Amino acid sequence: MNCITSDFTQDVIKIIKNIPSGKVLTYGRIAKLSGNPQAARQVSWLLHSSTKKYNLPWHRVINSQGKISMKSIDDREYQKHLLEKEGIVFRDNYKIDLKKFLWEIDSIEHL
DNA sequence: AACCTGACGAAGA
DNA sequence: TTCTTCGCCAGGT
Repeated sequence: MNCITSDFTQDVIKIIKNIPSGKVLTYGRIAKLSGNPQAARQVSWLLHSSTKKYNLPWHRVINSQGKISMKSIDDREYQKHLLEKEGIVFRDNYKIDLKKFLWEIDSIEHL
């Protein structure tokens, strides 16, 4: 029932595609759900490279601190805008309340 | 095959 | 609480 690395990619894609509007997920969380708890970096990398192909809601994926740590200011503004449009509230400095907006999911069995 | 890179995470200072 | 350091995995060069 474990997922090997070849399925890791597919699981990550699947999870991200299923994130409901108004909710977010962290990289580490996705990695864990995909059966690879320590591949958070891979998730970000993967998300970045697959967004165009699969039309993923990349903006619903943030880091574990509830922040958007993108390099470009424009991209951060854009992501913030997209999330606010879905009802997510930002506190100071692009930080959101994970306890309120984190998508609660323990397994991807039903996806 | 070897080395580099990345929209990260956890732990320590 | 913020910043730094180190560790992680897979794809790119």
